[in-house]
Amino acid sequence: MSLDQIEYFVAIAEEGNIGRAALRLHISQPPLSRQLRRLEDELGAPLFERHPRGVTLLPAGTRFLQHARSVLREVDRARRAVAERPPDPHT
Amino acid sequence: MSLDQIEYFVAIAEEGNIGRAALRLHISQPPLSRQLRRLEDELGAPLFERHPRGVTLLPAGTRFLQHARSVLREVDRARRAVAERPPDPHT
DNA sequence: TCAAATTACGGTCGACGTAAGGATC
DNA sequence: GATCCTTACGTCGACCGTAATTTGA
Repeated sequence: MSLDQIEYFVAIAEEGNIGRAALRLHISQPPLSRQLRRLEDELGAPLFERHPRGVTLLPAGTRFLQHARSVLREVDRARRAVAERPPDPHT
Repeated sequence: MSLDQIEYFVAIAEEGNIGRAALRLHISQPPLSRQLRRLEDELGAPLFERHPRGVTLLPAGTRFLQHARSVLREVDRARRAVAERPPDPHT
């Protein structure tokens, strides 16, 4: 699993459509479709149901989504924690 | 930033020594040292102070560490959330 | 001088993009 | 037949490991 895969997954979940998610992520559909497949393979279960006009979350995907968002939020906080100046006890 | 880099960083912080962390991670020192450097470059600040016998966390590193651990914990929960069977309202 | 970290270098594995191929309505 | 997802294929960049170099007590 990679942070990219997690970000890709969230985008697909939010767009409900791999093609639109690819546009938003500035990559093309095939790599995005492949990364989703690899994520599902690694997790051992499908996360979306494929339909003719898009994809919809399966229960496992819905459960995964919550934690996926937490991961991305924590990464963002980690970045900002480094930039942030440590509190000065004298002020 | 990648999950590998985060895992590498935590290992180095816990071992206080890049060589030992490399043993624990089953990789060699050079790639580990390089990944740490890249992480620091991307974050725009050093996370460790280099000493002749190892490394010690700088304040920014200490702040980063907490969020790094949260990220890894959340990834683990994400994995398990997929494996977990959803609650059945009938039981 | 010794232990640890870093840089150099070559090889391999992974990810992307374009193009072609299904599948479903 | 139109739209979306997927497979095929070739290229390029990223990461690793071995070996050599540097740094600091």
